[in-house]
Amino acid sequence: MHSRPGTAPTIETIARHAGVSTASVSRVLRGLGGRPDTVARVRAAATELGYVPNAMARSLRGGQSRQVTFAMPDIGNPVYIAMVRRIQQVVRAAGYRLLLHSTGADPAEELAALRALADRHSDGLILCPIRVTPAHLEELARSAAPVVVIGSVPEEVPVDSVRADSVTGAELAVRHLVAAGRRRIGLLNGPADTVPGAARHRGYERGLEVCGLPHDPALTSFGRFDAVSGEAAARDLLARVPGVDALFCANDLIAVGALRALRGTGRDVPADVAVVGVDNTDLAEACWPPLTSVDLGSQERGRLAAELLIARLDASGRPPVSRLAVQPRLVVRGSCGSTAGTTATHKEMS
Amino acid sequence: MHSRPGTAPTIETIARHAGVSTASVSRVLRGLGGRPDTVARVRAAATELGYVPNAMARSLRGGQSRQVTFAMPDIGNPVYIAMVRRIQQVVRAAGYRLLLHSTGADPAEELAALRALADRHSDGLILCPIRVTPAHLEELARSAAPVVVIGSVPEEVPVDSVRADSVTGAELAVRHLVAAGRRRIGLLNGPADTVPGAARHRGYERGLEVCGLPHDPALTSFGRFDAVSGEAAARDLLARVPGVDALFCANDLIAVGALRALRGTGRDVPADVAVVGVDNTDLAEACWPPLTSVDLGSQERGRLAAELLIARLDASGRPPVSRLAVQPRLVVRGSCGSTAGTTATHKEMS
DNA sequence: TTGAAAGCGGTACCAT
DNA sequence: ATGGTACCGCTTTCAA
Repeated sequence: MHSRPGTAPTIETIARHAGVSTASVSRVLRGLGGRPDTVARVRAAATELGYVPNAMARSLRGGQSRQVTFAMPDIGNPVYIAMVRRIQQVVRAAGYRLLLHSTGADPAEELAALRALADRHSDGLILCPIRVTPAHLEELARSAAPVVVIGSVPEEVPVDSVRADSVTGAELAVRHLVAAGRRRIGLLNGPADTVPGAARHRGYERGLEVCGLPHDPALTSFGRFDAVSGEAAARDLLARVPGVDALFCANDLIAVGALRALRGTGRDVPADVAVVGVDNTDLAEACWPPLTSVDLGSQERGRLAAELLIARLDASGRPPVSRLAVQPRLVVRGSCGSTAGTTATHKEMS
Repeated sequence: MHSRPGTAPTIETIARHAGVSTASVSRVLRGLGGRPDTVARVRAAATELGYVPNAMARSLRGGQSRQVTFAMPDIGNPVYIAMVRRIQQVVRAAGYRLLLHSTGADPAEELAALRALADRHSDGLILCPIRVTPAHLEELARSAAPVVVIGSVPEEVPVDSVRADSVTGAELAVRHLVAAGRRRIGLLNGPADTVPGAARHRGYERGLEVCGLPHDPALTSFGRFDAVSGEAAARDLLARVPGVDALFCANDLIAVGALRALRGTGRDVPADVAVVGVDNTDLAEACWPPLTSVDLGSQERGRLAAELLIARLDASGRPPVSRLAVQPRLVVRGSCGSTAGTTATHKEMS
């Protein structure tokens, strides 16, 4: 079984074994100079005893934990997993460990993640909030360690951020649907009072406007950002407005739910109703028909956010605040457009 | 911006502020006695200064980090996300933080996760290995902290474990397919030299045998446990053996790939070919037709593993080694059986 | 009840 | 190049 506490070798064990001081052990083990034979003796003792430095002791002394946290709304949403992957790559390459925190889209949990920085268990935080309340801004301002926000924050708040352009992304989707001949385009959104919810709503309206289509509030519905909610919302909308010929869904999970509802009511996709999602997750290729989806650059956002955080952690001088934005692009697949019923056709437009 | 290092209040700051010793501050803050006015003064000072205990110092002193790690093969596989969710619940309730580690099904990374326990950043590990090599057993034996394995380990190794019964699960699937009238049942497996791969292969063979069907090696193919591999394998198999009337896929990702391949070759599911997956992930309900899948109790395994680990961490006496097993059950949906083309029908059998 | 002080396991400065 | 030692922030004896 595992060794009892107090059994593990420390630098002092090594020091005694090698007949040198703890200071020398520390130096040798950290690769700083030393006479060849000293180095050899220390190395030998360390290897023989299976010495591993205590991370907590090192952290306490060094003032940093070499851990960073990523707090996201929902670990069940593939889009965040895509971010995790890229963030992981970057932070590990920089010698940090990644802590994951699924907040359940609960502002209180997001605030808790921010406040938790004060206990120094994490050197920095990548926060992907779904809402940004005044309380968020206040905590961001007094945060105990560097934070990078994936999402939109007001200009006044001096915090690194990487945002997607959801508005343009939604507009892109609507224009594509209109170009494909759709006229009664429904919106299945997440909560109205979230940042992505509001932005996608705005982009939807803007898209209709640009195309000269009327904006019928009856075509818009709000729910949660998941498949169950999406299915229910789609069912409702279809019952209320049977003539809908397209559904713009605020993310891929909602879209998957919508596809289910459409099937349940005997509609063909895309012949009767076209569907477009957002996030371009793996789900878009797993469902049927393959889902046309707005790619908001989640991988890119993850990578950039991680790079910003690392830069701020490692930099000696304080780098200026960065506000990055990633451009959306539409990835066309079978769930809309005219090429119905075939395998996935990739066509990308900016 | 965030405060400069060395700025954060410590117990000593509080002590000076309240006019007491650091010992008293520690006591009061930990809820151990104190004269009422002392308590009040300390509390007031702590609140005023926004004191938060340094987690690293506490860990060093206390000999534990209050963090546990879950190392899984692939964070992109929904089945592990389901485990994460339950593990998270349990460990957080017990006051631990959860660290996630995606090993990429690389034995070297799994071993690294085991060895990393020696640096004491984590108090324990839940390991979900895809292979169990002699090196694994050796590291398990000398692990620096408690480990719970999700998977099968040899009897001799005294380590807590929770395993699924993949063999029975696979057999269940095959018998179901046979009962539905299928006779040429293909197997799309993951790597042959992995524990789940081997077990599912065995169960597949056993199922055929029990049903009195011949075992045709041409119907078996090995690949990776992901959708891309599943699609390629299915395409291959269908070309090689056009008469296949069912595909048993070693997990849901492979099954999703298979569905894609079937569509690509113009076959109808389940009319022409029935498909069964394993893991009963969210994916099974997201794809079309909804996927019949063997539920190996991933949520249950996650919960149990976390509970075993916490028990071992918190227990004063060393609890005896537990070897738990979770029973599989088949969740029938549209991708096989006779109720094709309708919405998901749940029917559970043990 | 309270304070002084000894660590926990490293790191880094300062002499030597 | 090396050893002695103060210190990171907190917990926990041990005396007073």
